[in-house]
Amino acid sequence: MRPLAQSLPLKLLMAREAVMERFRPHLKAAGVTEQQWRVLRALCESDELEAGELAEAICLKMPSLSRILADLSGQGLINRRDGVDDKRLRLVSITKKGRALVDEMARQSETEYAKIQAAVGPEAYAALMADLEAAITKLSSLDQGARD
Amino acid sequence: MRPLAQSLPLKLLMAREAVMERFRPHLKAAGVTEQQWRVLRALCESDELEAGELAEAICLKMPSLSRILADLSGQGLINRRDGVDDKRLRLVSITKKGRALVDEMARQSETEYAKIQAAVGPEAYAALMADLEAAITKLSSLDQGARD
DNA sequence: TCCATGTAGTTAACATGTTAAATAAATGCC
DNA sequence: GGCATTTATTTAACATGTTAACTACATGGA
Repeated sequence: MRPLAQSLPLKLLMAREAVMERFRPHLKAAGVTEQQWRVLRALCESDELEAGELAEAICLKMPSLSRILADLSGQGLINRRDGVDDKRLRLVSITKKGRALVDEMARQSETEYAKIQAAVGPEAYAALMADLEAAITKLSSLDQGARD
Repeated sequence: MRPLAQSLPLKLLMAREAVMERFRPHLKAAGVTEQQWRVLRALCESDELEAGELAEAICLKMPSLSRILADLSGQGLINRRDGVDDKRLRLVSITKKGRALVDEMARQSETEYAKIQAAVGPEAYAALMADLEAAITKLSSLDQGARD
């Protein structure tokens, strides 16, 4: 059996943990969970998203997202409405309040990113991001090909 | 705010998801969860581990590990005993049955790894592993420095 | 048009993870 | 040696994620 030290999933997990450890205090202070934060950030980038698109973009399963959206909506951070063309769709957008929260967090977030990039080394950081992106793309095409 | 596409935690999550997607069917077929699998693999590499060491090695919180160990022990896949020098410790080891399960899975696992490495490209794969390792090391030293 | 099938999202039941309190044993200072 | 403090693990209460069933709507034939 391949040694644990050569396990790609574990390394990815450990790397993520090492990074998140630095962001969690800020998230906690702002009163948002990791997943809520991903939702809000994704919504900042587009006027409106279908729930399914959103789930895909931020690696959340629909049932999880469903609950999170209900919660964020209750907090007045997002808006939901039914699709007009296709009434099955749920269209989600961020509110002014939500955007304000993201803006406020953005500074702290960037400060942490700066520390992380400095620690990892700017070139190594860029290389890592590029390698991850490439790996994700190639692995997902592998899955595509697997379909009959 | 930094675009979502440049979020390191999300990329790590997506990469892990892309990889795990390929292993999950095998794990499911063998009747072990991701976490149980990490425990068994880690235990394969040493005669005996303290519960705390084990938790650290495989990125699990102690309460989660505690429950998982109770379960695996119930299935006869691992053994637990109290420390002799220090009776607070729980020493965990894999049983023959546990090792047999890992051995059986190992083949399928290596087959998947081969596919993954081929898809990502052998050099890119090696580079990614090395980059991750380096990042983890540097980030954890950052945390060390943060202590007062 | 009607119905079979597929799709988007939600709900419900369950499994898992997490935080905090509890237990038990070791350490170290007086 | 006795008692406060720390350390290793467990338990309990709670939050979150997951799987599967369900609702509502859309699509495409007969």
